[in-house]
Order: sequence, then C-alpha cells, then structure tokens
Amino acid sequence: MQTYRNTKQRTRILEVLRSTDTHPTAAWVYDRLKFEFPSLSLGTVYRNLTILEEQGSVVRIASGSTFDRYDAVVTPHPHFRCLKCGGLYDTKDMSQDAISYPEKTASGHLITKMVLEFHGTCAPCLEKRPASGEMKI
Amino acid sequence: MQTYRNTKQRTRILEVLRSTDTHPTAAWVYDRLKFEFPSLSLGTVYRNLTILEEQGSVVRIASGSTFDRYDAVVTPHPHFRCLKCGGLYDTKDMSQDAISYPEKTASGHLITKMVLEFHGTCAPCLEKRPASGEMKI
DNA sequence: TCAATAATCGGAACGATTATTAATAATGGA
DNA sequence: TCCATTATTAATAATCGTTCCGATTATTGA
Ligand SMILES: [Mn+2]
Ligand SMILES: [Mn+2]
Ligand SMILES: [Zn+2]
Ligand SMILES: [Zn+2]
Repeated sequence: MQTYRNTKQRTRILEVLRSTDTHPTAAWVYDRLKFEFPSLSLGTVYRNLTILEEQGSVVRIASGSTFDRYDAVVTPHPHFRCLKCGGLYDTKDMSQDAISYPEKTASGHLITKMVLEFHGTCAPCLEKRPASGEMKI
Repeated sequence: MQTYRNTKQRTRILEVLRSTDTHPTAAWVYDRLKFEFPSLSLGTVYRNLTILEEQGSVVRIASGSTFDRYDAVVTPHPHFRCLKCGGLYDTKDMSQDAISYPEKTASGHLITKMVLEFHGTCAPCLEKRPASGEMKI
C-alpha cells in the first residue's frame, strides 16, 4: 500500500475544483493555478486529479473521446450535457434519489453506482441558435 | 446539403454491428471486416460509424478517455458498464421507459435524450476476483 | 455512357492522457 | 532538529484513440 503526502499543489487543485460548478477539465484547473505555481506541470494536475478520485474527493465524468471533466460534488446527481457546446451542467431541479435499482442485475452484474445524464441543447445555446421560423427580426 | 451514397463497406459495417450485442469498438469492427475488404482502412470504419450515427442507424456510447463503443439498437435503453474489465452490457431486466423527465429543465435546457448507466463489476469478473473471505477452497 | 462528387485508402496529424526520469520536498523517527 | 526515506514534482517523451489530408476510386443521376 502507498501513503499519500499533502502537497500545496494537490490542496489547491481540490480547492479550485470546489470553487466552481462548471465541472472543469484538467487543462482548466491548470490554467487557474499556473500563475500561483509558475512551475506547475499539466501532468501534475492529471496525476493529482486521479489521486483525488482514488481518495473519493472528486468524481471523474467521462465525455466521449474528448476531455474528461471533474466534479468535487461526490454525492450522486444527474447532469445535463449540451450537444451543441459541450457544456456540462448540474440540474438543480432534478435528482436521481427516487430511482431505485437492485444490487445485482438479472445477469448477475454487481451494481455499485448509477449514472444519469440528460442530453440536449442548453439555455445559452438555445438563445444563440433559434430554430428556423423563430428567427428574431 | 450533402447526399449519402451506398457503399459495400458501410453496408457491412452496419450489418456487423447488428450481428452482435457486445457494443463493439471501431477497431473491433475493423478486425471483423479486414479480411473481407483487404484494403479496408480504420479511418473508413470511423467515418462510416459517424455517418451511420448521423443517419440514426447506430448510437455512439462514449467511454471517457478509452475507446468509444457503438450500438445498432437505437431505442433508448440502459447499459451496465464493468469498471474492472470495461465490458458494456445490455440489462435485459431493466428499462428506462418508466423514468419520466420534463422537456426542459428549470434552467431552460432543452432535453432530447436521457442516458442511464449502471456501473459495477460484471458477473464474469465477479467469478474471477472473489472478494476476500469468499475465496473458494 | 459520362461528368460530378462522395467515399476510399494509407498515412500523417492531432489532442488528451500517461509514462519516464532526475530533482525536490514531505514525513516520521533518532 | 537533523536525517533517511520515498512520495511528489517538473519537464518532456511516449501512447492512444480519433480525425484529417491528398490522391485515387466508385457511386449516382442525367
Ligand atoms: Mn455535478
Ligand atoms: Mn445496448
Ligand atoms: Zn450549449
Ligand atoms: Zn467485467
């Protein structure tokens, strides 16, 4: 087994992640901290995000073949993903707590987590791209 | 606008995808067809899977920084993802039809699709890795 | 048949992530 | 406090899935 040490970099990476609800990428966290740590490496951000995930402090949200995103809110909750801009939002009005599921599927797969996402077009993108016939004059 | 033409490659890619329920990757489809089309290019498989998705014949299942998977079953249904081996399964006993959701979220995001996944350890991996204390003698 | 152009092939390019290595610094014990 | 151990860092190279490119081929409608 391996013991974790506390570093300024890891502490700040977690703090930055806790300060936003935009589900940032590793590169976004890096850009936020590179002035505070002029010698910070992007690899360090990636490695620490992985360690924080192992420790249960953050959750990794896969985003197709593009970049992963991270969330410091580790309680299960659904997300809305915009297919136009790629934005990932919390949906304050919706929760996944009421959806129940068995410990095992009929095929014997052990379930430890449920992931729920809604896909579509986010409010800002709806403003920008009015559907044909709704164009403002 | 652009018109689609019919090619042997695209036809067979769709047929191969319809012949399995393992939610294959582009590379898997390529391996299946490279003998039938000795000059087949992996790029051709990728491009056609994207076109088939545009046409609504297949669905892309994103898997973070690993490879994407494809499903020729385009009606919405949940999947089980094994965190040990990466396997992706249909869950015949579960459906997402009963879960209702609004057309728009409270924040005004337009919902067009719901994606539901269960994560855990699949039955074959449970066999292989018995939990401590359950080791067979 | 024939021109227009979508699709293919092979390989290069790309972007996100991971691995490598030597230097650095956090940690626990003397 | 000082020191030995070793986890962590920074810089960079390597990897990996995917997309793009240019030249060639094949489909399509007229
Ligand atoms: Mn969230
Ligand atoms: Mn499926
Ligand atoms: Zn958007
Ligand atoms: Zn498995």
